[in-house]
Amino acid sequence: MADPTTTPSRPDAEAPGYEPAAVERKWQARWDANRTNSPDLARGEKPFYQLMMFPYPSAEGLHIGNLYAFTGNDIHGRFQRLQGHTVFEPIGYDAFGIHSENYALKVGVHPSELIPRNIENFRRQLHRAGLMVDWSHELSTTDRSYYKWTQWIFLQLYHRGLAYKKRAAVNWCPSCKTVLANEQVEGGVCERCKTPVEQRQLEQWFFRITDYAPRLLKNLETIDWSETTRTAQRNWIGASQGARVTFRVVDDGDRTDDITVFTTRPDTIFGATYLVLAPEHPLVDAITRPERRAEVQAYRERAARQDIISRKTNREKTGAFTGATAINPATGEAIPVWIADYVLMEYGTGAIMAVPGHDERDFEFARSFELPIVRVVAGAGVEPHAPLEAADVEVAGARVVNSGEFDGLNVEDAKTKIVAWLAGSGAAEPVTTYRLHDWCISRQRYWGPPIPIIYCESCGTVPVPEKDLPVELPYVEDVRPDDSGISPLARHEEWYHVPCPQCGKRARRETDVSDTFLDSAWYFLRYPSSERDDVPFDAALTRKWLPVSSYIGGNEHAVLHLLYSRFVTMVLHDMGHIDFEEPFTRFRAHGLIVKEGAKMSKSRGNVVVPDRYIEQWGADTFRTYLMFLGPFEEGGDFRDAGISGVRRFLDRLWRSATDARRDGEPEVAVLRKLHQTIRKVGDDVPRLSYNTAIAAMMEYMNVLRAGERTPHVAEVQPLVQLVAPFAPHLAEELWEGFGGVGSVFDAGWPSFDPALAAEELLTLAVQVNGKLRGTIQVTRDISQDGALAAALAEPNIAKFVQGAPKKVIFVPGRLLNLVV
RNA sequence: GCCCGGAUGGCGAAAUGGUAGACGCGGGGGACUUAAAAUCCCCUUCCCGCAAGGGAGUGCCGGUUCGAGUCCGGCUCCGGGCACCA
Repeated sequence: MADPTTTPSRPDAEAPGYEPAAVERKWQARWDANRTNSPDLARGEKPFYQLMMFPYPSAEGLHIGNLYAFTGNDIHGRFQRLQGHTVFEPIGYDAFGIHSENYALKVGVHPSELIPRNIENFRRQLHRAGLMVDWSHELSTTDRSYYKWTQWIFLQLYHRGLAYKKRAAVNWCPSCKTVLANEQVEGGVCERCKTPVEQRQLEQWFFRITDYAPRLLKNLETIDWSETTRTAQRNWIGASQGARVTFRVVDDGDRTDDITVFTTRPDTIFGATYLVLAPEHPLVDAITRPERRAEVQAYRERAARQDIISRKTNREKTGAFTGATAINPATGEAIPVWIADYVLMEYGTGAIMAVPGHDERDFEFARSFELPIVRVVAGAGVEPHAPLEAADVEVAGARVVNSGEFDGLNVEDAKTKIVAWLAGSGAAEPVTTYRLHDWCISRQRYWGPPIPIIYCESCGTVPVPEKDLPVELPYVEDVRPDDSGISPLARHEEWYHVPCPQCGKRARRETDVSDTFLDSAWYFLRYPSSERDDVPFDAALTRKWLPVSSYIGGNEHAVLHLLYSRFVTMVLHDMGHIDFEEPFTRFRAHGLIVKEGAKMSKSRGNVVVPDRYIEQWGADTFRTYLMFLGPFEEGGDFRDAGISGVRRFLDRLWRSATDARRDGEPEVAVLRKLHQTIRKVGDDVPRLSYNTAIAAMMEYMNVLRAGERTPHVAEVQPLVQLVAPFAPHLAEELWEGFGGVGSVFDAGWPSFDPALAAEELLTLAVQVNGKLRGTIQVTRDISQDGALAAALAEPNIAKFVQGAPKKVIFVPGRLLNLVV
């Protein structure tokens, strides 16, 4: 006890109890004053970049889910610091974009006024949570100094040929009045407002993320990420191995056309009895016969008018015959060419070879339009000409039939052999197709970084020169989007009229802003260099601090944010700006917090407001309780009733520390448990098994205070270090009480002695025929024979054993199993 | 339909193939107190039994093993991802 006047040694009396509010205020102020949490980024040794997904500062304030994630992140960061790393734990705000703007529109406050207010509120709440955040590197995506470089990133992609503009069918949300990326459409409705999405033809900016599909897929094998997240990305990228096959359209006089299809089943090509093009396919006009033109045109118009949801949900097969035929390169037969909306222009080549015998959709279509159905694959014991009542999609153990020289091959062999055979005449080539589409980044909205492009009548599309960045977002009074598909920025004439940077003639600015996901696709690069105004990221700092050591966030960003970040990082790598191509070495998705078994929502009225709990229980208790609810990666069930148990634990720790004696010796049995606890907590925290680490500390507490014993300082002090990542304020206060100098987080992690951690006497389970019949106390190094003798000396065990056991299984330190 | 997770006491949950239910909540009993709160101790999966002890038990059915919550095969239900993707 450093100061006996403030820490009396008697447990009862007027010992100052644990008062979290005072302790937390004191240490938060001291951390700020001493810059405890602002590491020297240039010189700090063993850098560890502990990143959490930055929040978007909603008007409702910090959500419990945010705090759950941040706390779990913070504990890992603090633990790494105790392990001797220089830990950088930054925070920022994802405050540009539709989510923020929609809320501003709803409450009728201009976003430029509302957002700073929300950020201020978030900052206050985050501060109270006791996070080890380096506030000197705080950023917001709305900062001029930030989005200048978001625009710079756009220009990098543009110069690299990875940003392009095209007129395309895009997802249009009639409520948000903007274009959405495919990733923002869920089941045909806008993920944000749940309004059914419409199809519109608009000029949009896209990023060629599809160019990176193979690498985005392949690298998934090398990064240390949650399996669920990698699976989600794998599904989203959606690689399909197959072949492109070319069918020659039967010459109708003056021209020849080739139709290239994509198929994953080239083994079934002998059963391709017709072709189908997407209604939007560019060849449709050219191949359609005059007598069919009217019908085909009508069908195409109907398809174009149809909204995306009904096209994707209405599975009834419709179509129109073009009148054209094409040659199946395998059979040499002429087969009809149809158009149908079940074939999608945006996947593969927008054309398919239909194999009704072995594809359910084709089968249905063939039935509707009375097209021939041929069996070319047969499972074991199935006749080669067995009739087909439905598509036979069986592949395992099936063989190819009615396919000329390929008859009898299994499906896999047939795929390669048939493609090789067709490749000989140039009719086929093996190819991998991806489900992933290019990333549409244009948004016809106000609250975002203007896309840095200028259109000049003489020079065409001109990128804004880097020296002119940022293209500042002007103040526009009325930011409401309208149905025109044109951004509110287009109403600000003085802003969008601009001289061409190349020829100086009258030109106009691009009035779309970029997608929020572009803001968040590179923020981790900005944090260490946030003070630099002349570069997006400092070369030396970036080399030292990136890639991110540990990234923690929600799995709702498994495909959107995480995929875009990887893409942008790869592009910057390829352009030589950075020397790594994966931004996050380790990623773990945290689970979700529910309340009393139910999802939290405003309508249910069961939303946990962090402020209230922190006031009542203290931030340390709240943090520890959140982590105690369940496995961090699985989430937990927040129940008000449970929090008292954690508070009781911290109260007991407080008393143990303030009452601890310095006289006499620590007890060996207690030290043994202590060292087991040090090992357990040290194992559990890095794997985010926080709940079991807390349980282990509680278990130790039960030993430490068993009966009414007064613990020794040597028994308590290391526990204060173990608990520090969870209850940082309390740990600092107690550490100081012990006479510790500086922050407990610079004191390191207690070492554990394996010899001491090992039990001297242990309990061996004794089974007879695998059934537990009793336990025996034995020394650690007991032999099998010794254990056997001890076991048979127990009447309750011996009564199950007549004569010598047939077999004895001895697992040292664990159990003895006698087989009789 | 395909691909990932998950299912364990009254509740939140623990368990490298080796004593199922650690830790915590709730509940019961006790100590201290005039009393209450706080604190400390004991009990708390279910069934039979005064007890010693015995039996059953980790969503369901089967298997591997001396031994299965854990591994394998086949299901059921719940959560999530993808889905007219050729």
